[in-house]
Amino acid sequence: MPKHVDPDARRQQVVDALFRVVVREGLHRTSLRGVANEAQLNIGSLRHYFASQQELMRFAMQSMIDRVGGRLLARVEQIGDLGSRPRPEQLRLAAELLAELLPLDERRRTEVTVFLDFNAAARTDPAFGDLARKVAEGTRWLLRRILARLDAAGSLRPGLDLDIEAERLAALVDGLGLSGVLHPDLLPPQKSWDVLRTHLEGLARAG
Amino acid sequence: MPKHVDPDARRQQVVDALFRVVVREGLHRTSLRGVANEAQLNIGSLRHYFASQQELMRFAMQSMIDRVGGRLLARVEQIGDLGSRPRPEQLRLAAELLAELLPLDERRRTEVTVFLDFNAAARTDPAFGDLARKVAEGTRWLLRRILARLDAAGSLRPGLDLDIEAERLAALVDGLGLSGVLHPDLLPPQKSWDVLRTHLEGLARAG
DNA sequence: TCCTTTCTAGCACACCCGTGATAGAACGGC
DNA sequence: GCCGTTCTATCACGGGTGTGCTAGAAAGGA
Repeated sequence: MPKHVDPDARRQQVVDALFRVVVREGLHRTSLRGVANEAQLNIGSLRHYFASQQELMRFAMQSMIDRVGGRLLARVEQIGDLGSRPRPEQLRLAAELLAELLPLDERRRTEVTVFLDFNAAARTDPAFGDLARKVAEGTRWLLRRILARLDAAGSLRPGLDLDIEAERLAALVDGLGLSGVLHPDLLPPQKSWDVLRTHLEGLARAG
Repeated sequence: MPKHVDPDARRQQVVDALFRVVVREGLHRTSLRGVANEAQLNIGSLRHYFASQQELMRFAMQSMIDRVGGRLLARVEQIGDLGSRPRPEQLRLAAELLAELLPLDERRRTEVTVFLDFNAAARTDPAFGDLARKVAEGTRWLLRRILARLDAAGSLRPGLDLDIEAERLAALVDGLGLSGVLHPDLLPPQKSWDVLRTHLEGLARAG
């Protein structure tokens, strides 16, 4: 039983409000006042839970990382042993996992949008540098792991350089996310999905 | 003979200063005062050449588009008839053309960096919306054209969906640009180049 | 009940921003 | 010489920002 409000719930409420503002107006014009307003809180209240703007921003990005990362890990668990499945299902599962990083529905669109803005900011704002780096490393680790599993199951074309292929896959996913967010009319979700499937099938052993 | 200064040269000088500030500090904290300072101009002088901030920003982005677009077109001209060359050279030329969009050296790094920031801003700032859209369409047009030429020369694997492949190539180039700018240590120029070559060779007819 | 902690609300300050307005300098044509 | 145009320089205003600070309300344990 919380005393009055659950501080963690409040923080999440604020973070959700921040995400809405970032999606609507962009990170560069997301102010404390704007977030407080969106969360229907007074700026004074907001500042009771986040000592500074930087703390709020870092907490928000970490929160986003946890959400997406948790979903990815859950899917990895759910898949379990890849080798015991028929190859088409292996590819489908891999594609669905990677599609978690594409703006295919409203939830993922929000996540990718926020994520891109934060990453872009991280280039010049040292407050986000470490987080952005860990995300980039984590993504590559995940991709390498997926490719290694598929390869161990004998589902990949022989002769592939898995290091290069992981980077190629990372670039593809990043690029699809970028275009899907910036130009949804040029790259609708279905097409983005088709491109991903085409790419994976190109990696798979012929047959 | 200019009366005193060449207005066009002044504008270019200002735009170059703006690019340096954007690369160094990010677009979101690129102010008129900052640009004027970088260009060693008084803000009043700067405003004599650009009536408003928006005009400066749009001019700068258009200027960047012209530069990169001009280089791309020049390369297309230079290549000429693709079909008359041996297939390995076709692939090399195509790769070199696409590499114009990757941050492989200081010049291209600046261009890609600025370009990403402007594009990200275009998502929420309607002042850049039309420019970003034309760039996205232009890029896809160029990629489709390259693929079509390679295909007409009989250099591509049969059975490819060129529409999907153009989008896949666009995503790859965008993704490589993004990572190359944000995480140059994880994706150094050489690796980025290798990924691009690998991708193109994957499209090429076996042999 | 009283007291402490938690929470909400708001003011005030210094800072930076884009921009309107103005005035003086530098220059070219006559 | 003079004049008009071009260019440079500066001030002032209104608006938005993050943040330090304070005061009061709300809540729960003694």
